[in-house]
Amino acid sequence: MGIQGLLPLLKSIMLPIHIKELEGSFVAVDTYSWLHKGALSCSTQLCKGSPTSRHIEYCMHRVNLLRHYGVKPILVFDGGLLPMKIEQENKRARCQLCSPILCILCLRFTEILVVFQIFLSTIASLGVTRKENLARALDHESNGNSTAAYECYQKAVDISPSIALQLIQENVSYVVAPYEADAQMTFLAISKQVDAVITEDSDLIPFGCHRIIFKMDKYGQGVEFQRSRLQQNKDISFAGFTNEMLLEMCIFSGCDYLQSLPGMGLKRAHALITKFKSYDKVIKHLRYSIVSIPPLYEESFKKAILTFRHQRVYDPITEDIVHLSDMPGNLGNDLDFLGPYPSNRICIARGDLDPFTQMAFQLQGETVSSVPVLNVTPKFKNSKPESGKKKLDLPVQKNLLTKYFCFASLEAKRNFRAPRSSPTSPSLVDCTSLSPQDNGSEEASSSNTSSSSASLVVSTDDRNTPHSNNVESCFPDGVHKFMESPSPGKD
DNA sequence: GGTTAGGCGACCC
DNA sequence: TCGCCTAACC
Repeated sequence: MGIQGLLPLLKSIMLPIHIKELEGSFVAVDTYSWLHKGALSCSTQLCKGSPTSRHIEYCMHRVNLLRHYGVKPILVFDGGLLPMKIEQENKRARCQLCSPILCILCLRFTEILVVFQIFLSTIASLGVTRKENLARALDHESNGNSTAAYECYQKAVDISPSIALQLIQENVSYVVAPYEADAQMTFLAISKQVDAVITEDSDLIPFGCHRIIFKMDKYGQGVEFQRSRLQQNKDISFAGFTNEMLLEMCIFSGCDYLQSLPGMGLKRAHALITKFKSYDKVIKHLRYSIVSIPPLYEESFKKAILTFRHQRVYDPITEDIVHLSDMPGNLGNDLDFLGPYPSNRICIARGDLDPFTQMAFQLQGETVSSVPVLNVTPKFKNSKPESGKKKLDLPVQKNLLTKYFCFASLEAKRNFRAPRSSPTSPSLVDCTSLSPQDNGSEEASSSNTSSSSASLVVSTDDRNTPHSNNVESCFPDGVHKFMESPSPGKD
């Protein structure tokens, strides 16, 4: 949803850019928007469950377009639902790689019932909408109205976890966020792990991302937002605006975490913040002047600020869940609205395709044909210790699937590490122990051409050869090669 | 003058 | 699903 009307207001400082200007840079990509656009080209097949890879090819075309121009993409996926957004998500379905059940598991018992009811109603409402569109599509089709049928198929298509998984199984660097991709991409940007973010979502601006490419087309042309240009904006003036003021203005105008007060849009929010400088003074002013403000509004506002600033994200370098920015010490204990810390959870770093496939399919209600036995390693530093590596059989694993929470591909981590010349991380070795037969070192496993390390092999190519000579030559082989590679469960 | 809600086309080929 | 446009409303 983002901040409605923000991008048009910033039109004067949105400058055209071609991604070749980012040569040599890492960029984080909001993968959901690509998947959604790509799925439009084959929505009929996706709805019917017919085999198709056009949506994946669409994404890979863009991945390879970036690579062609020497840009290194890191695909970022949404993870679990942020408790704060469950109600919002009730209204729209985004690609969730991790089950909303995750959230339920994270919450205290008193909250479980409520959340679960919302979750069930979400599923119910989504089911109805898709079913309706699907039914309409079939209806139109039987009447010979293929155009109308196609439109309905496009509305019925959903970016399921298994679709996202298909993309992960390509030769791409990726990070699955513990919660929101927006926060994750911002973290990668402000920690200098990427140089820019490619997205369609204006939320990246209040999140504090410094360089964002919007509306990137298939030729690599887009428009660029740079925070440093904010002072030059023409439509409304941001002279003297701090990051906090910009954020508070966006929250006042209505955002994913807090609905705006009636009649409050961007322009009014801007005027109020310009005059009063901070949200608490604005709210005080509003209380004295006009409307009655809901009793919990100020409290919710504070939470919204904290969610933008400190939402939990995954740091591929430390392999831990961290806050987007450092937390002040005086915030109390109940910070689960920032995304519960995955205590006692397991993060796996690679060899992750099998359990992830399981999870994705499980969410889709599909039957899992082969169930590999896996070693898993506790990953999060602050997690309650689990007794080292465990072998899991099916029933146990079934429960643990909800714990495969967030992870990055190994090559993404390497990329992130490279510029920092950090010392060797012992945990990096740990995370290679996931394939049962794979007890070698990281380097040994990276030369392994099994399906689970497919992404590694090609990504290594990508690093060694800067980019191929033309766009066309660099994707079809890759796509088909990996589409035809052995199934992840095989090993 | 600004916000809001609803309609419409683009996204994709 | 999104942004853009318009009309209705405050």
